[in-house]
Amino acid sequence: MTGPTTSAPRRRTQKRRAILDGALRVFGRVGYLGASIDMIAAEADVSTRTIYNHFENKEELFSTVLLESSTRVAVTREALVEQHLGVVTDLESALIALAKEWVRPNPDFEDHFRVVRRLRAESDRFPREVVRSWQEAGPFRARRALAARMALLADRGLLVMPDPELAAQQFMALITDATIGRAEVSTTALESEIDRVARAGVHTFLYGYLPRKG
Amino acid sequence: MTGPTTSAPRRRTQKRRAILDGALRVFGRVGYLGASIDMIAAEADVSTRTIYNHFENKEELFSTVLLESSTRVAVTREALVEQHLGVVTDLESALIALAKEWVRPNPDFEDHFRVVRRLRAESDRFPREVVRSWQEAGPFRARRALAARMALLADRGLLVMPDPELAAQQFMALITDATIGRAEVSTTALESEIDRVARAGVHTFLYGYLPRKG
DNA sequence: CACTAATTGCCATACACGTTGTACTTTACC
DNA sequence: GGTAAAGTACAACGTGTATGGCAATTAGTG
Repeated sequence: MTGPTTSAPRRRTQKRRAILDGALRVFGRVGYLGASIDMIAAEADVSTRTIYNHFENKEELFSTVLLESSTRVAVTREALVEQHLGVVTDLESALIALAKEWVRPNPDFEDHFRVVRRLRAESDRFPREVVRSWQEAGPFRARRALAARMALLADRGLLVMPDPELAAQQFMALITDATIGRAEVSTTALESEIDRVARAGVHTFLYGYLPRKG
Repeated sequence: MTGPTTSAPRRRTQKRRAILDGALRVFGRVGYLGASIDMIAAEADVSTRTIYNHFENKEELFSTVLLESSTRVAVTREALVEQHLGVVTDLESALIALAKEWVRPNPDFEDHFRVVRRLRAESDRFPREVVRSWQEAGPFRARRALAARMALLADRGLLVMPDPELAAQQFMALITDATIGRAEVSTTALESEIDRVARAGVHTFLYGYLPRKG
């Protein structure tokens, strides 16, 4: 007895997986417009006709891929936040560690973020509903987790923070935008550069640029 | 005598202007791949054939448009920096004023920034040289101007800043990314939201989130 | 007004892509 | 091993697009 799932058509779900995985890779590589169904079929090692047996059309395929992938990433980020800000002894070190893991290009999510970068840029060309559900499943969810933990740190008096959501946003901006922004291109960032920018970002987040007495 | 430029073919340069302007609008609206020569011709009120009389192909048209527009924007930003950080009495107010003008959606540059957002996302699908020359003419140039002014403020002891280039990058990240990031979409930001985020960004930039004594 | 460069309309080529229909083959399961 | 569900190969349709050629037309300039 291998459970009730085994009695369901096995082949179908396997093919579906292959399609979703292949589609994410192709969308990541060439974008929505640049991706052809033929490319995706080849990448997934599946016939084009099979894709249309599983999905209504290119757009439905895309939104399915995006939603699945976004959720995976958000879950990972939530875990990251818990891991680093759950129990804090040295706040600055904890933030730096979190920052570095946040921006370090995770090979598992490489294609996902390529897709997301394009989506952000083209958000007005996709159906509102697709964009909305991506935001909810992905970035908003991760940001909420970060904001919630920061609010707790503020309650303990470790931070002064009138608007944790905005602070979380600023933290992410200081970390990610500055990493990407330095090169302005999607190059694979060097470990040393990540370290530099993460430390500087956290430092600014905590202390700012005004001279201090003592 | 109206000068030597008048003796040159007038029509040609006028048409060229129309093409460049129309192309920027269309590229801004639908992106590089989404834009067809027919669309651009219609928008510029010009025949498609004329476009090919002025430009080798779609790509050369695009890079010309991009370079011209980027330079226009960078010049404006350099002026902004001079205007607000040239003579500073109240640093925080000056930074807030600069921040607000920096992110306030300038209708003149709306299409430009739509193009740039897409370019950032797709930078690996454009020729390296196009991306490079855009960076140099646009964002790098603006960032350098900002960094230079900040360095001068640091010399005067108003700021503590080991790496002005990085600081400038962080400033821009705190201001722009947080404005956009709040909505995660290219909606037209409300004036009140701009004010909020600009103030908060500058505050973080100057003071950070650590509690202060006194 | 006449001349000439620039513009235009229209046609043509060549390709790529989304999507569908159909007839054939594979494969999980009884 | 047979059966039904799922997958595949192949071709086709319609559309959109970049680009080029050519003859007719326009509009600045002398």
